[in-house]
This record gives sequence, C-alpha cells and structure tokens, in this order.
Amino acid sequence: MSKPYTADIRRTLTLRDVSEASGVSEMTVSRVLRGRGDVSEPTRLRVQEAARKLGYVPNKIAGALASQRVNLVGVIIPSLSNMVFPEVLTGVSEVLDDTGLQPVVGVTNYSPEREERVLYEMLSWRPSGVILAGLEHTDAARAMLAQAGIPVVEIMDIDGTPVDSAVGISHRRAGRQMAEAIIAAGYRNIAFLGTMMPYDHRARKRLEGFEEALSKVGLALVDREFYSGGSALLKGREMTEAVLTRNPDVDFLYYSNDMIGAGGLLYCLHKGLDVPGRIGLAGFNGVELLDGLPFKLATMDACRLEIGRSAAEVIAGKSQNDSKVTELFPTLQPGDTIRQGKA
Amino acid sequence: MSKPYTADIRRTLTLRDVSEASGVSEMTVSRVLRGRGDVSEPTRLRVQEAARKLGYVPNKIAGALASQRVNLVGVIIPSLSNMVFPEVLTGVSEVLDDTGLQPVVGVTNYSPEREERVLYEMLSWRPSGVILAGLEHTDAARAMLAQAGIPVVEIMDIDGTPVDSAVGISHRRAGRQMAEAIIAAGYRNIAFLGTMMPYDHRARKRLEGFEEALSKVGLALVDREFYSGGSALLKGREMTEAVLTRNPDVDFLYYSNDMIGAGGLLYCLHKGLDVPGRIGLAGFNGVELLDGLPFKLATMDACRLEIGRSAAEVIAGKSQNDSKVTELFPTLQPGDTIRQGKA
DNA sequence: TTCGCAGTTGTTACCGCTAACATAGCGGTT
DNA sequence: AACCGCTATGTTAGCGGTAACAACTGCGAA
Repeated sequence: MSKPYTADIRRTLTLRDVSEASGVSEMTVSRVLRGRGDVSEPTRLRVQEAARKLGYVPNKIAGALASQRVNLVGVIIPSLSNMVFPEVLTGVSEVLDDTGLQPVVGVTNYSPEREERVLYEMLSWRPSGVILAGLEHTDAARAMLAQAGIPVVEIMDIDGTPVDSAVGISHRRAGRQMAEAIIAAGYRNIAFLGTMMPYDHRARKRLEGFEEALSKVGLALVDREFYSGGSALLKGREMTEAVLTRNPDVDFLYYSNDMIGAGGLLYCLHKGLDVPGRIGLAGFNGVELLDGLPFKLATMDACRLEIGRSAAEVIAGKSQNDSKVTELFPTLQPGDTIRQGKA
Repeated sequence: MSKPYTADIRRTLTLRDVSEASGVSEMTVSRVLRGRGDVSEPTRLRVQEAARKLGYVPNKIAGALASQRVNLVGVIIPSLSNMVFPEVLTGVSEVLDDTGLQPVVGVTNYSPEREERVLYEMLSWRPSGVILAGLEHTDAARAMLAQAGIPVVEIMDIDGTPVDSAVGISHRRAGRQMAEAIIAAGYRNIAFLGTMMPYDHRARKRLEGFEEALSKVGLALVDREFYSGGSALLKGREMTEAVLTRNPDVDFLYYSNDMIGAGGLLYCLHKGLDVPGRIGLAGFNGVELLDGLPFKLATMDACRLEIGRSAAEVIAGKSQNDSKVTELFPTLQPGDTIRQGKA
C-alpha cells in the first residue's frame, strides 16, 4: 500500500508561513484570520491573500489550547438509526449554526458503559457544553459531567433529576395521556407491544404511565409483547400477529414506537380487520416518514426538533428560560386508528 | 440565567494535580495514563488511583498538540435522515472501534458550499484521515484535501477520479443493470421517479446509466417525475399517481430510492393494480426498514455497511487492497415487483 | 513644543501535554 | 573497583497558536 502522507515533503503550514509570506508578524496574521478588528485594511487584504494562496488551514488544536476556548458541543445520543435523533440533531444544528459552535456527535447504542466511554472521550476535548439523551447515566458519567464545569443539558426526558439542566417531555405523562384517550374511546382489551431494550428508559416510563392510567379505571394490560433487533416494520407485523393469535379479543394495540405500529397497522389492514372500529392502534413519535401510509397511525409527537433547538439554546446561553428544567408538551394526534365517538 | 460554570472555584485539573497527588513527575503520570510501558506496577497503581479519585480527564487538545497525533477521523456525509448514511457510519465505527480512532461526523445537506465549510472546520482539527461521500467537490475542497497530507477516502461512488482513494459502487452500472433486468422482463413503457436534488450525483448517474441501457435497445423513458422535500413515502404515492394519470399505459416505475418506491408500491396496491403483472416497480438501496411491507420492492443494495468498513480500513491502514479504488458490486434483488418470466 | 491618544503592529509568556534525551539505581561481570 | 546494561523516572524544550501588554505611528490639543 502506498503511503504518500508521511513522505510528504512540505511541512504542514503554520502561522509563521503565512506571516513570512505576507511580511507581518504571526500575531497580526492570527488577528486577521480570526476577524479581530484593529488590523488595517491593506494588511488584512495582504494576509488574506497570502493565506488563501498557501492554502493555509488554521490549527484549532493549538488555538484552543492557547485560548482555552473550544467551539465544540458534544451531543451524545443512543442511536442514529432511529430517525428521532437525527431530527434532534437538526434542531441542535439550526441553533448552533449562528453561534460559532459546532456539534460533535457520539453514539452509545443504548449502552451505559459505552455512553461513559463516549463522554470521557468527548470531555477530553474540553467542549463548551454537552447535550446528552436521558437522565440515567453511570455514577462515573454523572461525576464527570458535574466536574466538567460546562453546561450540560439532558434531553428527551424530564422524569427525573438532571445533573445540570434538562429539556424534554414527560414520558410518563405521555403514556398516561394516551391511555386516557384510548379508554375514553371505549377500548377495553388493551395490549402493549414494544422494544426489549432494558436501557430505553423513556419507553419504559411511557409504559409505566400507561399502565398507571389503566389501573386507575380498573383496567390492566391484556397482553404484552417485546422484541429486539430487526426491521421494525416487520417486527411490528410479527408481534401483532402473535398478540392477535394469542388474544383474538384484544381491541387496542399500543406500540412503543411508530415504526412497529406501522407494521402492525399494515398487518391489520391486510387481514381486513376494521380499523379503528374493531381494533385501534397507537404508536409514539410522530415520524413524518410514515405520512404516505394509507391510514394515519395515532401517535404523539415527541417534540424532537424543539428539544434539539431548546437544548442548543441553553448551551449557547440564549435560553430565555430561567428554570433548569424545560418541559415540552406533546400533542396527541388521533390519526385514523382510534375511533372518535365512544363505542 | 445562572452561570455557575465560569464561577467555578477549582481550576480544571491537569497532569500536575495528579502528579502532586501521587508523588511522581507529570511525565510518569502521562505514561501511566497512556498505557506506555516502563512504569513499575506500584507506581502505576498509585497514579491510577490518584487520577480516578480526582476525576481527572486528560486534555487531548494539549496531548494532540504535543504529540502531533490526533485520533480523529472526519466523516462527511450529505444527510442523516436518509438511513443509508447512518448505516455507512455503523460500518465505519465497527472497524475504527478497535484502532483507537474516532469518527467525527459532519453533515452537508447536499450542499457543496456547506461541504467545503465542514471540511475546513474538520481539517482545522488535524484529523488522521477523512472519509467523505461522493467524488464531486468544490475546487477549494479538493485543494484542501490534497494539501492535508492525510489519507482521504471518497465513498459511495467510483464513477470519477478520486483525490486519493475511493470505495463504492458504480451507480452508472447499477442503473444500467436495473434497466437490463427490466427490459429482460418484458416491460417497455418505463418511467423514472426521483429526487430533484441537483447535487445528488449518484442518483443522477444511476439515471444516466439507466437511460443508456434503455437507448441501447431503442427505448426511451416514457415519463419522468421529480420531487424535493417532504415525506418520501407520501411523495412516492403522489408522484406515482401523477405519472399514472398522465400516462396510464406506463408499465414500469423506476424510483431513485426505496422510500418513494415503497410509497408508489402502496399506491399501486391500493388501486388494485396487478403488480408485477400489469405494472412493475423498482427502487434503490435495499433498506431493511421496509422489510415489513406486504410486497418486497425490487431494489439493489448499495453495499452501505461494506463501504463504511472498507473506507475505515483504508484510513486505519488495514486495507489489504493495494489499489486506490475499491469497487463493490451490488446485487439486484428482484423482490415481488418485477415479473419473472418474460411477458 | 509637548503631550495624550487612538489605531496598528510586535513581543513575550504561556496553554497542558509529550518526544527525546538525561539520569539514577542496581545487580552482575571482569 | 570500575564498568556494563538494564529499567524506572525525571528534565528540557517545544507543539502552534493566543492573551496581555508593550511599542510605535501620526495627529490634534494644550
């Protein structure tokens, strides 16, 4: 294998090269390149021209060390294949874009140990702030966050105590709300279908809230089914089949996310079941992705974009919110899969 | 808003703190924390204990500056909401995980200017390598890459000349292959439905290859329809309706990606059209996401995971491949939407 | 003339860490 | 005893920038 990189003749460019090429001191070059004022127009142009011609790219490592300033914001999320986190990232980027801050993404795959490692790695770059999903972390991770001396925003969830500040929704409340809507619509034989991930605390909290609301009116889940891995759409289909075979009289299916819910919906439609008359369905998230489905699945949006935006605002110090916890309120979208009048 | 961060009393910890706490020189602490040998067992333990107790997190900025070594690899991709790039990232991570290298992701939104900015930003952190999607970049971006003196891998596409090395598939060939399969199956009135993104060069190349193969047998596209933005599933449905209304005799729909293809498929099924007898469909990518659909859409997988892996191997210097261009070969998955025997 | 002052440019001393080399300690040879 | 070679640890000099301050310029005011 050829390795031209180390053999490269020319050293890497430094301020000194630009300085020599333009006949001013390194300091002046530095000032020009950072857009600090107090540099005369002709000098500025000469320096810019020289930098451009040489193809100089500043060394932020040196810059950060000297200035004790790093324009990075760590964003730690469980997964990228979920569609919800990319959307959060979009919100974060939108806000950070005009602050000079840059998000750096780390992925944990829902593993607390991996989260700890990713966090350690990130903090070792001394970012200006950290945004991370969830309120549940290892003790070591919490300690690092507390020690770091930078703003920390825990996102998605507010049912718990943040290290510093939090932006999110109450998943417990979301589960409760959905249960109430389902009960109000007259469904009684309700099943839950969800992920098996022990570390998806938010799904767990939704289920807890859901069951709490059921028990308040003397109901309990008729069945529950869990999965892990694989294509969500397919799994939703399979799980739904399993539940309906086991319990043919189930009249509502509550899914832990929209993708498996969509799989279940396709299955029900395929089987010719009367949706939402004979059976109702609901998911969670409000993924735009599914807008093309023949039926709209009942869901609750998780305020993903807004969470990203708010979190970034807190980091950027733009937040007008004084409180350490920002609660957002998802709206229930009944779609076409919860019947409207009481049965 | 409260800002406890700057007001924090304790300075940030440095090697010196650990050094004092453990009674050895900073250099020895540095050696212990980096796992360099030549440190006696008792010293090592003492230092580790001190570091742990203080909650010391090394400063990689200083470390990188001193050692001229940065364990970061820039990965620049057009989008995260596409599901194909997260999968590439998975492949990259898998390989980098046991090399001590860390991917850092940048997103361009298919904008060359943004790509240039993101690249500049990344190079200013002096990464050990760069992986970026596509072979088309601004002149400035190419110049930076060439100057950087680090391995550069352009991924996804190999129809062109890479700055350094490339790993991907030939989208032109992929388009051609699909056209040949469609022609062989006896379809003749073929329409194309795709994205309007002027900078999605890979979709463009697939279409070019596709049309080339059509014209080779004296055929031409009967219709074409483009979209941008919105829910892919929904757009697929709408575009398909538009095409079939305009040209009721179209007997094959070639989509630039699986999501809009799935939308189209759902539309056709909903309309009760005979698929694949009366009309055939095909997409591109092989997204596992769609596995739960009632019909399997014909597609070609883009070797996403493998592309990520190979690219990372090149960066890590693990590639056994001597050549600068690694071509992967997608396989055509006929699914249920191309009829098998010739009509 | 002398001074002050704003605007511009240069000088110096680090930032926190590591490469490279220096040194100390120690048992074994000759 | 002098010397060797080894390992474990310390010392020194930066890495490439920037903060803070110093210095120089020209010009109007006193």
